[in-house]
Amino acid sequence: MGSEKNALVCGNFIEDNIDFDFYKALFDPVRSKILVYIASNGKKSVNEIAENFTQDRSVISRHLDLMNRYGIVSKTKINRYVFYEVNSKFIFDKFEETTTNLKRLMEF
Amino acid sequence: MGSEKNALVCGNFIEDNIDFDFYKALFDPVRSKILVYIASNGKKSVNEIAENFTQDRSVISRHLDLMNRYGIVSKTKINRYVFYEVNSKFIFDKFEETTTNLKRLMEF
DNA sequence: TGTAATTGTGCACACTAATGCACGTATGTA
DNA sequence: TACATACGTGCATTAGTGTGCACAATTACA
Repeated sequence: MGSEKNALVCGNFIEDNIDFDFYKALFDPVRSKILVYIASNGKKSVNEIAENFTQDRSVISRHLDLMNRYGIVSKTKINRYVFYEVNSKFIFDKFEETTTNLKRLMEF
Repeated sequence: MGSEKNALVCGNFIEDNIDFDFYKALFDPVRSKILVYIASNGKKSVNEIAENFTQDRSVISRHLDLMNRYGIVSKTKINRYVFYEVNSKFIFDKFEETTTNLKRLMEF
């Protein structure tokens, strides 16, 4: 019974150290492609991004909004336009942090 | 036009360096929880794992099979039982590899 | 003002994937 | 052999969410 309690604690510990929601938001087929596009082309408006995808502009807008909420991209509104760019540093730091945490978890 | 071609190449390059399918398989709500359970409790049979979830045993079995196909866990059949355990090293290496690749991609 | 352009939102639909049941297969046991 | 246990699979259903259309909101411009 004691081991079960420890297991529960350990389970929570893992969840505290891996941002599952962030990664779930990141590794969606379409969102991944959008991310790759922006990463390759730099800061782009919603229309410019949408033109490179088969999905409707509104769909792309929603995906961008979701990624923005998770810090994957950031938006800048200039006049009528809303530009999105990749938060490369943030994503990189997240991976580095997760990698570090995993290493620590494995050394139990 | 030249920039578009470079963008395409860069896009492919990113996809070559990040195993999107692996991460998509990993960051599913239920599979994440299964993974945390096995990681916390060590090698367990399908039944033992399923007892700790509300989902049917067959559902858990399928999730385990999917994670096995992506190298996230590994299975060992002993008599009637099939034991699953987490490939911690493999997962860690994947994260470390992705982190390294991201760093390289950012230094473009 | 009126019109065009850009983006976000409400809503219904479609599609993917998760789910659970029933059954089949394999192995162990009396 | 007969029965029980453990696991996987076929299949229909359900749940989640991605999708597109229509429209609203905002801004630019004539």
